Formats: sequence, structure tokens, C-alpha cells
Amino acid sequence: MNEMKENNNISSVCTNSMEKREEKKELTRTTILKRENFDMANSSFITPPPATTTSDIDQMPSVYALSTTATPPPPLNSIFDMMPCDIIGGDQKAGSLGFIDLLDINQDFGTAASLFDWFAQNPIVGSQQQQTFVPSPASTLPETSEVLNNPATPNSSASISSSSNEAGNDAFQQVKTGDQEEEQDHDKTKKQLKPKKKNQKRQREPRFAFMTKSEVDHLDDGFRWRKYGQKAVKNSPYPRSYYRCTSAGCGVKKRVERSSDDSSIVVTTYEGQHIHPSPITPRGSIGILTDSTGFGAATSSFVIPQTQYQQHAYMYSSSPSLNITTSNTSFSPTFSFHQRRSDSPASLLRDHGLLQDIVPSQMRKEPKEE
DNA sequence: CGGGTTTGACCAGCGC
DNA sequence: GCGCTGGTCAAACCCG
Repeated sequence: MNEMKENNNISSVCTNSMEKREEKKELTRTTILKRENFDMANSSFITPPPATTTSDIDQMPSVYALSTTATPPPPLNSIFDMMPCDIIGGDQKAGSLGFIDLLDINQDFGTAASLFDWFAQNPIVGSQQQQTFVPSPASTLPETSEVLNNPATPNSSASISSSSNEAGNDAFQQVKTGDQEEEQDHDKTKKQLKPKKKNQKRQREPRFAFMTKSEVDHLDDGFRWRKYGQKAVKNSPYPRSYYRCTSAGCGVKKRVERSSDDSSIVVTTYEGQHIHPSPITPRGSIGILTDSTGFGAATSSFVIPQTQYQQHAYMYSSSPSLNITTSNTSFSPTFSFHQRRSDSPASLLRDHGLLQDIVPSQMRKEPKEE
């Protein structure tokens, strides 16, 4: 009912000015990522996923990975590839980039373990670091390639926009100071009770977005969330929901929206870091555990089942709970994966309505030509 | 009754 | 300056 209302409202809000704005957004993305310079010719990065017997894999889309190093991501071989899509610097205006925009940088991580490994080995550096846009085997999976706006030019790396990146780094510095919560609360109260200082951009924590294919909007990631807002999304019939971690002092926020192009795809964006362990730690929880500081400890040591899913079985039952691990100048997103007993992780996940197929960015509107 | 959700209003930032 | 949009607040409401 409510959604229908919103549908009506939103569907009529497509104007030329919006399209112009979208164009500008696209320009921004291109500026930041310079993805047109990423190397498609570097065949070492283009490792096709190993053949599997699962039909899902046949439909597995290809995506791009955004790496900060020249190290290639692990080979692809997961059915349900998580697709962390972007890490956003701190000063990005929230409204200037929609979720789908954030997802423009798709990352290609073949397996959860691989993702962990890859992030552990390739921490994303906040600033002054060369970023390599790593193409995945799009050519091997043509059905999805058009979505990806494949870079066509053969330069292998490009530096990230320093302005946006340094702002992101600033945000991390704030995170590390421990004044974060205070700052956030202060900011919150200022927002409506007191006039906000002008000429002082609100600093945002780095964000991490990914898409999942799921029927449920709010995925169980082990943390408790309280919804504090819902907004209609421009050019989308689906509303965007805003969640905050309910743990005292934890300022982590999460936004959830459905893709306008594919209603089965849920786009989740995490912002901030949990300062507490997950209150819901299922038996046999594996993967990355937050330490007492709340910063995830990047690890990829998993107990791998002896099945054909050997390399990615736990990916299926993963609930990505994002932790941004920080060090002096770098951060790397990590995920907590909560194992659930399963013979067939994929089917179990479907049954439980948890994170399911992690899907590509098909929902993105085709990028505008430059 | 406590905690979570809904929803209208407000604010900030940006583009025109 | 105005309009648009994203983000947030908080009162009202719902539910166990």
C-alpha cells in the first residue's frame, strides 16, 4: 500500500534535469575511478571461474573488482559472489550519489574466502594510493557484460581522486580517535536542534555497498538494527530504508533499498564501524570476528567443508556484516560470516531468507556514454 | 511497557 | 533565491 503510493510518486519524477544530474554523477564516478583506464588487456587478472556443475554458476555474472594494488583478485568460482561495490570517502554528500551509484564500482571476488584473502592481502588505502580497476572475466560471461560498462582502454591503473579520497581518510582518522560517537551524536543533535555550522561539511564515514539477491529487504547480518527512516528513492519505485545499529554508542548505519531494475536485488550500504561484537553470534560462527575494539580482524581462515563447494561453501550462508578495518592510513572492508548448518548452503539460504545470491549490478541503469 | 516501525516534517547541500 | 533530493528526527503508532 505504502509502496504503491510511493510508486506513484516516484514514477512521475523523471525529468530532464534529473537526467542531467545523473550524467554529472556518472562523470563524477568516472573521474574518481578513471575506470576507462583500467586494464582489460591484463589477462592475468581475467581468470574465468572454474567450471562447476551448478546451474547457478552458469548464470553467475561477472563483475569488476576495485583493487588498490596491482595484485589480482582471486579467481572466480563462487555461485553467490558477494559484490562489495564501493568504498566511499567521508565527505561524499550522501545525496549526491545514490546507492546504485555507489555500486558502480563493482568488485569481483570469487569466493568469500577469496574475498577475505583478497582484502587481507590488499588493504584498501585511503589516499595517495594507486587504484587498479580489475576487470573480471566479463568476456567469458557475455550475458552480463553490458551492465558493467567495461573499460575498453588498456591502461592498467589510475589514481583515485585525491580530494574525495582524503576526505575519506579524514573520516577514518575520526573513527580512530574514539571521538566518533561523540561527534556523531553531536552532529545528530545539531542537525535539528541547533543550526549547523556553515562551511563545515558533514563528514561521512566510509561506506561499503553491496548487492544481494534476496526477497527480504533487511538481511540478517548478526547485528541488531533499528529503522529510523524511510525515503522514496528517485527513479525507483522502492523506498530506501535507514537503519542504525541499536547497540549503545555504536553509530553504524545501514541503508537498504531495492534495485529499481530488478526488485529481487537488494542494495545494502553500511556506514561506519561497529564498536562491539555482534550480539547475534550463531554457533560455529566463522570468519572475521570483531575484536574488542570493534574493528574486524581480517582473516580468511575458514573451515572449509569437504564438498564440491569447497572453496566457497560458506559464502552461501554468509551474512555480511561490514567492518572497516583501519590502520594508520588504510582500511579494508571485511565481513563476518555466520555459519549455519547446511548440507546445501545455497538452498538453506534461500529457505532462511538470508543473504542469497549475491548479484551483479545489472540493476544499474546503463551508464551514459561519454 | 519497552523496543521497533511508520511517517510527516525539517535540515543541509547542491544545481540552476 | 528557489527547488530538489538525501538524510535525519521524533511523535505517533504497533507489537510482543
